[in-house]
Amino acid sequence: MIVKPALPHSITGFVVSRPLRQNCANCGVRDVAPCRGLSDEGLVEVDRISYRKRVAPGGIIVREGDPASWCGVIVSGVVKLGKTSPGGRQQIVGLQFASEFFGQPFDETWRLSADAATPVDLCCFSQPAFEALRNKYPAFGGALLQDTVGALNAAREWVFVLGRKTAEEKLASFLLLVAERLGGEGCARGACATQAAGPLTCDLALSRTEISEYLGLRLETVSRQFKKLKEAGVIETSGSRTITFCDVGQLKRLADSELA
Amino acid sequence: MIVKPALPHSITGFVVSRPLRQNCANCGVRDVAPCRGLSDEGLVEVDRISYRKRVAPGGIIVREGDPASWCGVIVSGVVKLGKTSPGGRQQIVGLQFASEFFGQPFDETWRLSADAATPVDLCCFSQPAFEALRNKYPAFGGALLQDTVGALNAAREWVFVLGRKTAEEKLASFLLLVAERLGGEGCARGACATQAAGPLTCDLALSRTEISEYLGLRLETVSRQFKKLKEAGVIETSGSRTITFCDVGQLKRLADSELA
DNA sequence: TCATATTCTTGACGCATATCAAATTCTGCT
DNA sequence: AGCAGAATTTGATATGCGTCAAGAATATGA
Repeated sequence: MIVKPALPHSITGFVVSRPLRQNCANCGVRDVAPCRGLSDEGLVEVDRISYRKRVAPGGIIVREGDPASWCGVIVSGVVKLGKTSPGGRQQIVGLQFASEFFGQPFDETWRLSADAATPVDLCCFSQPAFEALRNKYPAFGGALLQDTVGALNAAREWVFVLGRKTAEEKLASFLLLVAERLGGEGCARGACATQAAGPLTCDLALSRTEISEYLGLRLETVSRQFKKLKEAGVIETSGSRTITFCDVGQLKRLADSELA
Repeated sequence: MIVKPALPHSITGFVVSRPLRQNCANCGVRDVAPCRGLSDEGLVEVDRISYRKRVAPGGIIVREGDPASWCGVIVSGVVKLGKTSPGGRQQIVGLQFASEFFGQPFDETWRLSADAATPVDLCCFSQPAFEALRNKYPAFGGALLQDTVGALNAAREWVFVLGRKTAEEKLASFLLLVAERLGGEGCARGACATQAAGPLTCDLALSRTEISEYLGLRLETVSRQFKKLKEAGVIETSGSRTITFCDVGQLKRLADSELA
């Protein structure tokens, strides 16, 4: 049985004799990341074998084709998973958020490029160390499987969005995703920011170009759809990256406009 | 350490005292399905707890929203995973082939509908039995994780196809998938039918409508693209479901027409 | 083998989104 | 604060795919 002590995310009353190190004890995603499957002993081991990576916004995390020697967990930030065709067409094939597993286990090379959309913090393992951890703590492997199945569901959801939705519905779907994943402070899995009534302001994390690459559209089209949503009073923007959701209900209806 | 005895797929010299039952010993996908992670003892257990499902072409396997009480492995056939919007728009969000895991572990209800495109054979487990199997044989869970990661990669690949490719490229991509997965008799994972030189004939498994639902197009558009490929001498058809690949190299170029 | 329903093909036309080209507004830096 | 470069918006036009409507081919069942 796995013990999950309900520690506060910020340990305020803690006597710090030397600068507080980034480790499992003060890790904000420990209870939702695959690490939730680890025992206390396992977490101690993670502290020993893991290392941190920090990538600035716009920075490259990995490039398609490079040898995949490590994997890890996203501690904070937004990661873009992309594919570029030889002719230069680009598609963001997935977005990843805090607490999600990042990597390509069972593979020698990266099949995708990954870039930081915001400042990104990663808790990293060498592939062998990671595999050893999986073998030693089956519940860790189980949690990883559960999260991978979740990612697969999300990817298939996105296949529907790209295959069947109009530009307006696509943008509405993206904005809902942003509201859900980035709307709350915690960025925790399944945050329910979109359930609340009042308006909600947050950072978009992606530029117009990046949004268009995620939605399979052109940036001009994205821009025009933003205009429509603003005119409809569903959202407001201040600058081009800060958005306020004025009417989440309407946004949900627009994401599936057939029901409206 | 897992023992993987290299038994022939068809056991010909076997003395059968009563009608040969469908079980692991004569299962064609045992060595590529997640079952490859099971010991001999585990396979005996699978024989005891698994049961077979057979679904005729066009038959419903599961419906979105139904309680997910079982999961399993596709022994043969082609399964369509679909999503339907309230307004009736349909999208096939994935195709599954022999040896692939089928199911929604960790979930109470099916998030997708699944239909048989061809006659489908499934080797099924109740969710609890399946979970017990995973817990008892960690290598089984590992193989399952590996396959799920593979499915995630395939889904992201398809996100690129839907997001950035033209109608012609989409159809070419689909036909290549068919050639790879259905071109050889064995339908085994990673079949290399498309490496061979000569022409290759096989069944499409999907109707024009289904192909259009997979590619995010309309059936008329699919039909027109078929015409183009036939006129270009890349494929031939006899009836509407039997295809001959005349020039796989050209097809590959068309699937990524930027390089041509 | 033929009759009938279904699926597929073909054609004409319209629209959503792409494309090309400025103009404008942000954003970071001095 | 003001400037320069980048990002975004806006406009005009083009086009690929969708839509609607027949008609041909194919599959199914008596």
